[in-house]
Amino acid sequence: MELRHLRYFVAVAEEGGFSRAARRLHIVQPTLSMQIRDLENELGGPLFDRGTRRTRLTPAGRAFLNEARQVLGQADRAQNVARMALRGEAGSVRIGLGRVR
Amino acid sequence: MELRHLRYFVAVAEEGGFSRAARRLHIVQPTLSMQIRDLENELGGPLFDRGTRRTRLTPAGRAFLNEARQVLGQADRAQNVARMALRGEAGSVRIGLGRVR
DNA sequence: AAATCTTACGGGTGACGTAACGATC
DNA sequence: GATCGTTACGTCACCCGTAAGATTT
Repeated sequence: MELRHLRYFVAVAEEGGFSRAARRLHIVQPTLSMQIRDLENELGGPLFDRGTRRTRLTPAGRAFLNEARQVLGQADRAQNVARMALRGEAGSVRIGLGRVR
Repeated sequence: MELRHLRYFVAVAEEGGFSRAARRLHIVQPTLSMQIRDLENELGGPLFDRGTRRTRLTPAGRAFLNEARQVLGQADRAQNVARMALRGEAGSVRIGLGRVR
């Protein structure tokens, strides 16, 4: 499982279908379909009830959606923390090489 | 950024070097080196101070380590939640098809 | 028929491994 | 010179796109 799978899954859940989700993700439906399929296989069952008109989450899918969002949110936070720390670090070094403090 | 990068990063941090981390991850050093490089480039700066004898985290690396662990932990929880929900679901269906409750 | 998801098939990027190199103790 | 990380290079998996098929309204 990779973050990509979670991003795709959340998009399908939020858009209520593969077509719209694919458009939002700037990929095509078949690709999205396969990735969700891989994810479902890895987890051991379906996350969506595929309807022709509407695609709905299964109970398991609903439970997973909450967790997936937290993973993605935490991943964003991780990136921000690192970037801010690196900026601070770079600043310190730059000051250090010039004038300390 | 993908979970792979975080798994690799945490391994290097915990093992205190690329060689041991690569062995633990069952990949080779060059691959690991490149993936960490990609991660550092994406975040905007170094996460490790490469010493010949020991590889240590930079301050930014230390900050990122906490966050990365939380992401990976949350990802594990997400998988467990989905698997348990799917087991429950499959169970319900099986009961439902046989004798309800 | 129109919209949706899936299956089938090719192509290109990139993750990976092997080999060679550089650097430090 | 032994150990570590990096650079160079080739290969193969897999992510993605295009095309065709199945299903429902």
